[in-house]
Amino acid sequence: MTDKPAPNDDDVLGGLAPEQVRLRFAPSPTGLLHVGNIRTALFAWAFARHFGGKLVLRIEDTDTARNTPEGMQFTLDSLRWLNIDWDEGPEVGGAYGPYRQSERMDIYADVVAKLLAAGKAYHCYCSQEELDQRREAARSAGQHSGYDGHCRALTPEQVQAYIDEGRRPVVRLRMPDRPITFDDLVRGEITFLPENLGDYVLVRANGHPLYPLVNPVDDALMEITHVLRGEDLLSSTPRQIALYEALAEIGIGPGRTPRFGHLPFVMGEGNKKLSKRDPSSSLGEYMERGFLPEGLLNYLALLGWSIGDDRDVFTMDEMIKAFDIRRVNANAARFDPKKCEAINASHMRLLAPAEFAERVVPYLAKAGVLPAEPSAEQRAVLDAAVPLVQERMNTLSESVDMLSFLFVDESAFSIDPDAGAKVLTGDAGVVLEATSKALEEVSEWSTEAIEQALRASLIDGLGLKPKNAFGPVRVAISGRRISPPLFESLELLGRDRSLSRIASARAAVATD
RNA sequence: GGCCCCGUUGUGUAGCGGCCUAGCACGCCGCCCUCUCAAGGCGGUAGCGCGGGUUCGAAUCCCGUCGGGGCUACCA
Repeated sequence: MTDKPAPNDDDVLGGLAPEQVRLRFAPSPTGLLHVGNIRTALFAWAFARHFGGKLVLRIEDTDTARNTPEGMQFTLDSLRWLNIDWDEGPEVGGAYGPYRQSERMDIYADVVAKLLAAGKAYHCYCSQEELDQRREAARSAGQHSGYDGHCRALTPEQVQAYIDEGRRPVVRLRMPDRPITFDDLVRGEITFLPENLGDYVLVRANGHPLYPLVNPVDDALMEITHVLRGEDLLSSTPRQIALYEALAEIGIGPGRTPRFGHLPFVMGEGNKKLSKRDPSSSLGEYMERGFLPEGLLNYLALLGWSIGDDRDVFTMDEMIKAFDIRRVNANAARFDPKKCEAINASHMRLLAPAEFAERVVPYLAKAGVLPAEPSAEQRAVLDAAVPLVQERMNTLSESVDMLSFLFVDESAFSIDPDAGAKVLTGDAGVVLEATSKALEEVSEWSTEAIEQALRASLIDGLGLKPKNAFGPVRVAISGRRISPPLFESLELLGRDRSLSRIASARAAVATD
């Protein structure tokens, strides 16, 4: 089953010892992570942990316009909440830092100078208009629309002329004139022909280094061995490989190109990639609704990967043990909120009762049902209630509706209007009256005695169907039509509060 | 337009030439259980995009086709 040895790990490791594996997760810190990014992080993490290697966290914040100061903190908070830990990166340090690209600008400048000096890169003076024009011409002629190499071999005189015109050059990488092939970890061998690979821009005219430069440079410098990322970067991979090779030739980094694995998209409704702006894609929603990190992660893992064995609920330890990047599907997967919740619900039921209680407290506290530090009595009630609700909840926040009636004091207790209107109708008065009478005579306030008394009185005595008999009582004491089991709830509530709620419900019925 | 990737029930997947009259899960439908709601149990619904090959035999290999997606920036 899950512990069958992963076949041919050598194929993935490419000659490395397992513990030499180094992956990185390199988010752009724009806020809370969204599910697509989270899955990428999860796979990289599981990959690194599987082999006992390292996971590096690198913040790609070179696009100042898109990053906010608090963005990075959100990103770190997201990962911490998910329990995806990193061995090197912000707040933990490491030998390859700094781990924020905005702090590495001098490194990029130095690398670019060396690439230029070695002839691996060159200055390009073409203006935007000229480029657009030539690209449009090539395109309408059915030609490839990449950069045409116009400035590849400028003479010193031509360069001087451009400078005299006041032009500011960008830096382009000189792409090799041969096919570039790589063996993608999830897709197999992929080849790009040189005519489709134009020299691309590494540094803007204003000196700002761009992603296609800084990403490979940092991966090389940080000695990343395996890169897992979204498939949107697939077509830029050959360009990056060319950069790696150039870097190797001028002695920057370990001289080895990492292996790439391009993960399929996570799709939303229809055939669109799940939008970052879609609320259902942001981690915030899952945190608020009370998903378990292990539940969310388990579901996300299913989007493209499977543990096999005809099962789909597993722990992160099991995932780490079984994870194999070559078993990741290459086709895009649609995010299914229903199944996500179902998987989460399975994990909820897997929790030890004490752990379940522990996790529920913050949600009850946030709703004002319990203080952040519940009293011993409140703890006792909660512990007793957990077994009653654990298998009835899909997310932790549902605990509020499920349990608040046990904790709120009588002045704050209220009956859901809809439940009252539907259940506490005319004949409910009779039921509640009989209930009061029966409960007053219960000598030992226990679930068994309560059930016995109510059945004798309402079912046998009044000849009611169970549903009609217990419905009004349920609404009276819990305020809702859906609640934990009735007799247990009555026991937990206590005689006084139970009788008092039944009495006020009866009064409410009478005044209708 | 060019280049690249992808294609098993509604959704996610298993399947790596015979074990497949295609398994599992979620969803949906029905039944059982039952104090509500769940959980649990049982059963049902629905799929290999299409067309050619290769082979004794194809969901599995090859080609084509159609469909979907990505990239094609001085964003990441």
